Amino acid sequence: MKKTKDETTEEQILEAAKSVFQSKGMDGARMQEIADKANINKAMLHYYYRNKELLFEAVFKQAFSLLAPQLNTILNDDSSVEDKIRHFTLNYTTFMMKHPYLPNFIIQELNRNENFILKLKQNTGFPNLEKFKAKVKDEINQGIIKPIDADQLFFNILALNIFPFLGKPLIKAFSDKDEKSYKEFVESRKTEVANFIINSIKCK
Amino acid sequence: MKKTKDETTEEQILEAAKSVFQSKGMDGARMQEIADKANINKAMLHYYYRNKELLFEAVFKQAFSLLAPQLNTILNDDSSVEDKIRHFTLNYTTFMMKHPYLPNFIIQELNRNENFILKLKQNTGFPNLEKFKAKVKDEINQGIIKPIDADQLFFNILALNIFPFLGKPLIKAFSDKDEKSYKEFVESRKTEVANFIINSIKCK
DNA sequence: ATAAGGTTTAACCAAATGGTTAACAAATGT
DNA sequence: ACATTTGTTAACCATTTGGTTAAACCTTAT
Repeated sequence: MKKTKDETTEEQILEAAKSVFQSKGMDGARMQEIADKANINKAMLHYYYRNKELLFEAVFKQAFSLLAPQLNTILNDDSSVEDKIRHFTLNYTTFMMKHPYLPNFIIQELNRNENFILKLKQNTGFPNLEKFKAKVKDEINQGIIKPIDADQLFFNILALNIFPFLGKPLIKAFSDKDEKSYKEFVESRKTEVANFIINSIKCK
Repeated sequence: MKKTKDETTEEQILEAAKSVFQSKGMDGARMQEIADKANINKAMLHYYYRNKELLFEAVFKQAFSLLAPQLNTILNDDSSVEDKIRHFTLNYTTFMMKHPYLPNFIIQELNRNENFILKLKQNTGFPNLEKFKAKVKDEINQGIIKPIDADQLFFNILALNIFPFLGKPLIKAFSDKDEKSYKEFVESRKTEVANFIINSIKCK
């Protein structure tokens, strides 16, 4: 009974699981809710993914695999550090505005299960900072940017870009923004963040 | 039967609850585990806190109340913007190195329960950005710092300081740091982050 | 047509979980 | 001394939850 229809059952499950796991986390998610959302019997979840843990892993891996290409725009292309920062900030923020649950989901589950990231690290395509580090050192030597530890710089970039999504409730509460002005705030960061970073590191 | 001993039962419970909730979250925490850790009968949890939700709220409020004073070092003192940033970065990082679960716990639970923060906001002492915003505008007019939206600046400061704790697994994996070099990395941020920000905004 | 294989369902199960109860013990006020 | 309140425990309970089973249902190859 192959489904040539729009979606195979296995995909329906993964889709539903994604939605439930990403908004409630591993511990908060219920298999029944996933089954309901996928419009199938609960037993099907086990038929296709054996158990909750494996279903979760499938969702998590797919989520993480969306993050990696984003990071490669900054890590593995050949442009200048300034261009890397501008491209990444624009790309990342644009992308995450479409997938707002993603950053929190990944951070939360990575913190919940310490050795989860070890599995990921064995995958090919796991982000590697070496090329970025070399480029930073290079531009420092050339006098294009001021001396800074490349790790510190990289995680500053990451921090400034990810935080608006992780800290959404904090941002809304502290600065009295409603949903609309929160979105404007994030939107304006597509360029503001890059300017902020480049201002800090660029030699004049 | 008042306990004049080292710790009252109620405090033991809160202590144990703090430890379990902060490392596993509301959904992942088990009442039995809390009881075991507090060395008391599970019924005592309900005797003192009625149910899981209320016990959790007690823990969460206490956790959040540790964060607020940190923020007031940047929001409500009278020093220059530069000094605010240097003090906050030093204080916050020092404090969180002693309470590494706190940032993730707060962020995670705030994202889990949207209207949780509304309750907090009614409390007196809830962080207010007005004074900080005024000071930033003032220094911009005086030509001490470059033009920047005060909200953007504030959340940049927050992002750069909180991220090392939220993203610990990411940092360790991406930059191949063990526990020791991760701690050195965070330690060095006590001054690096402030320099990074001030570099970006200060007029030369 | 029908046997064989994968796919789907309803009903079921054991364990875990938050919460309750009733009896007991320790303080405290009178 | 003793009655009353407060603190504590073991046993219990109802529900939820992840997971299983056995039968039914399609689809396809022969």
